[in-house]
Amino acid sequence: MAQRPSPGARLYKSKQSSGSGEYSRKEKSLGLLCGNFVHVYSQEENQEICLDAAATTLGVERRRIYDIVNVLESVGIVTRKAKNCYIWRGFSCVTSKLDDLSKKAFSDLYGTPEDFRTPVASRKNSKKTAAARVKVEMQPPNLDLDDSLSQSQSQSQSQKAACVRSSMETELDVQSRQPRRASGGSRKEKSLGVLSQRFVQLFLLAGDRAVSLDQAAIQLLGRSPSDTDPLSVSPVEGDTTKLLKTKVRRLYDIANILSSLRLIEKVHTVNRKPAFKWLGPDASSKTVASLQERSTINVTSTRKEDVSLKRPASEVADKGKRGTKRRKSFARFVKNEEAESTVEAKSPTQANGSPVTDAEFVDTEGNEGFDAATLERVASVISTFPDSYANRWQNYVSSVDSMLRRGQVRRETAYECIARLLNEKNGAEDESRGDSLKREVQQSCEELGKESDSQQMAVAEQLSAMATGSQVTQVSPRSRGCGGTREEERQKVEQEESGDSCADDVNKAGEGTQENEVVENDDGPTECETTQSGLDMIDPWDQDSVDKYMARAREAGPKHLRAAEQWLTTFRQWQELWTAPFAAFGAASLPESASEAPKRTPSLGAVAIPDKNGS
DNA sequence: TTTTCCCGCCAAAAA
DNA sequence: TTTTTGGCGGGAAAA
Repeated sequence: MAQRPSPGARLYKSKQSSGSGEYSRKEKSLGLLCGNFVHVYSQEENQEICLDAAATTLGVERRRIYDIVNVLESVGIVTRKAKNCYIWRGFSCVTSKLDDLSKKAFSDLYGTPEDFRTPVASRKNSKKTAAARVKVEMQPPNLDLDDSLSQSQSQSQSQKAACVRSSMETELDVQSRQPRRASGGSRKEKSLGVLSQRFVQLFLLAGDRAVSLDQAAIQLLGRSPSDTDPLSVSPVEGDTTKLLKTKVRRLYDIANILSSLRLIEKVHTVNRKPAFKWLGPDASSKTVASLQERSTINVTSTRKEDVSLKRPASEVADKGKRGTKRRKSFARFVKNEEAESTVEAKSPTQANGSPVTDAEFVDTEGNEGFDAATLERVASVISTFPDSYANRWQNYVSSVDSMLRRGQVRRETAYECIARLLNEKNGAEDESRGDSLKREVQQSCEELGKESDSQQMAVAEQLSAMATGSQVTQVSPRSRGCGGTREEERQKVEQEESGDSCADDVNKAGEGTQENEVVENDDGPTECETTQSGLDMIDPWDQDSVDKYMARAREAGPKHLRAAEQWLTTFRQWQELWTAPFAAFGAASLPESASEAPKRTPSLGAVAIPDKNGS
């Protein structure tokens, strides 16, 4: 535990603050310091930065220089040369650095299929993906306090969560890779630099959407000490809260630095949660230019005007140029990436009554539709989802279906995309089946003409069934998850037993290209069996289930209620983040992790939450 | 009050 | 060992 610095000491340190002698927190912010740092060192490319000198020049403690330099390094602006010495690389390096980060963003944050292949034995000492970590913590508080129950739950959960974290192969990490203490949780892993990179990656995936610090903190939650024993206990309010709080503090630090570099920008959110939006290197380099232009800078006593977290009015004009480089959304990003290869396909065609091409296609609001390349690209991203996210393909197909019904994609394109997916999943010998199914579905769609809701659903179900390669004729409403069909009754689906999650386990087998050998080691099939434990019956994706759970928690007493509420809040935040790639479709599809998320709750009532009256 | 985040203790890592 | 690096969280300024 760090000793409390005496207030006196703090005031003393304020000696560098502006002449008035008053202490002003603002004047000492990391953002300002970063601005000054940039000003001082950006003048000359490749110049050496001596940390001691920097601290002296800027009039701050050495400790603060580390903060700055670590974040700058995470985006490639400086590189470490030696002890106490960094090299200024400049903003020209940021773009390529970001490209690197961008390419690996998804797998860095969520893990790759390979991560989940690790034999159970060796998982013991491995680290879990951020997603997995969060998932572990996403378990609702154990309301029943029953040891045997939580034990068994822990068991199954620990298997579920037994996935390996993908390490970030960035220079930062490579450079810092070293023997780890047996206790696990290398110090470097938690470094501000690594955290900063991941933070940036969140933005790269989020596209235009703002990322709230809370969300990010959840996503980036580092290993907690108890993590070694994955599921030792259900997540506990205290621990999680504390971890989050610390993480948020660090994110504030990083965000302030990135803000001053104008890589990100603070935005106002509805719920007053702090959030940031990605601006990208364009805006950033402009800022640097302006910083370089400044003829004078008060380096020993930072001034508010230098670089402020709050955006100066004069800079607002920058906004104009964002359109081109920035990613409007994940799907748009994907689309841009594919741009070169699709140019050909976008040759103009006639626009009479006959079907238009993807290029010509516009949705009802006059926006260009999704083209085949986009759908495929998103599919390829989804194929990087961990196997445990069992319903991902259903959700994908549901999303495509939803887009189709909303007129955001050409019918032919949608069918082809799904048929291809099906063929891939089922292998060559099943191609005929795939094609015939496709024809069948297509035909029925044509017949449907202007779709009635129930008919749409039938189509959606068929599509989903196709995509999962199952014979399922009925799909859980939840797994359909399309924005357009949300309103439909969440009919009770007891008759499905654990149908869809098992079906998905089957579907794992075919997906991807060379994953076949992996399927066995996954805990998939057993997932369906694990639902007898009370907590497993809670389905956080299902409002009804949550309501019931909360009701039980309320009955159980204030302490339980508080824990439950906290868990729910955290889960929601995580959920929002996790669904981002799907949101790119404009659909409300949820990448439901059927095998991890506890299943639906027909017998939630059986959960052994202690009754107030003791039974 | 809550949010933001500076400050510096002190432990890990490196030399 | 000494020095460098930097995680961490208390608590005060700012909102």
